[in-house]
Amino acid sequence: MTNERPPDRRVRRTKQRLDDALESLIIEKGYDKITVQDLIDRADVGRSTFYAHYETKDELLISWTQLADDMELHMAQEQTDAGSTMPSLALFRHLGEYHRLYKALLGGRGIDIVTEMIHSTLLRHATSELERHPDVNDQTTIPIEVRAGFLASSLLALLTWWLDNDMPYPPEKMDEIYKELTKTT
Amino acid sequence: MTNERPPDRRVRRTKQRLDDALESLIIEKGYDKITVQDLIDRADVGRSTFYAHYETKDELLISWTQLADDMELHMAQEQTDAGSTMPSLALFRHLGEYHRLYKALLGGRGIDIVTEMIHSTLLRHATSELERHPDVNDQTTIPIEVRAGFLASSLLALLTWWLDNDMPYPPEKMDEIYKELTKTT
DNA sequence: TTGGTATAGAACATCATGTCTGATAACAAA
DNA sequence: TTTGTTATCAGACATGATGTTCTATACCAA
Repeated sequence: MTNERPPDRRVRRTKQRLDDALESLIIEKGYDKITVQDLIDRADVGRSTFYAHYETKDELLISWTQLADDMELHMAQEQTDAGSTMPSLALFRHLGEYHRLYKALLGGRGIDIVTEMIHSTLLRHATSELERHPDVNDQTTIPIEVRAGFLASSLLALLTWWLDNDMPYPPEKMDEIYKELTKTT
Repeated sequence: MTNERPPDRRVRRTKQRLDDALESLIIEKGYDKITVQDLIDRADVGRSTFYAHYETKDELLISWTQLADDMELHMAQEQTDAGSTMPSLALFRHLGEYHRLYKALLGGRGIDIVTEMIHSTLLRHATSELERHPDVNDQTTIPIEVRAGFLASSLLALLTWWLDNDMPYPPEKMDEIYKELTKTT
């Protein structure tokens, strides 16, 4: 990962404060209702300071890499563990653990940018898995591109539904459901 | 449908102009970049006139019912025609016919409100179908609620992917793919 | 024809965004 | 510790979009 540490302590402090403010405000009132004013008030940072680092609210969100890294990490883990096509079990567990945050990120009033980021991560994973095991299912006329998109979207839909409905089933059950619906291992 | 015709010709004319302006602007620059100023300029309508009818841009979009009605109509048709669980073929055909509009509504930079509206329509349809034919598949431990959500989300994902990728396959092929992936008839 | 009402046009208040300034304080490096 | 650099602060400011209010006018249904 590109985790360059800014040399100046003040910069690190400012970015950390803004990241924290962003996270708490997302949980509190949802991303789209957050204003730059909210952010700098909560972070206790000057207005010009914010714009010295980011041009928009979105840019702050994108640079908030914790999420993407987290996801990649957990996904890599299960792939190694169980040999599943998709790391569904690990994801249900991980998102369940931080459900307050992820519900605000993915749920009914989620954040497009984040949803797309997670979707593209899942898509990348599914594509490489299908390319690695071309015959995991009986030969089919369905292009890999479409099958990968299906696997990624289905998983994302299940995860979102699960969070929106306050996780009515344990991660293990959701993992089973996902695998049965998509006929994967 | 609730299609109450305003008695005053002027009102009908104003709403029609705003609807047309909205549609053309959505195709042109995407919904979120449209301002109220854009709308009233394009519709050639006074500022106060707009706010006499709608409080926000979203309200105009929601009252623009043509879409939801269209969808319901086409869905009902195929259900009768082929006895499919989901009206996938009719939908691929319909969205393909008006792909410029639907791409702006559903595609990568789509409109949340519209996506949710279509999703909920699909979900309603899937739920009633599964309840009507409880044993359409081998008995499973998966709750109907989850299976319906899966059918709706998968179809929506396929439709969206298809539009985003400029419809690389004909509607018939997409219909086959959908049914094979979801193991439905 | 008449009384009612939708509309135009323009002014106005409000709010969020983004820019810019100069003074101050914190920093890294020597 | 000193020094040159730079991030920060506070505030003023321009801009652009939103939403409200007003009056005169033109259109409408009955």
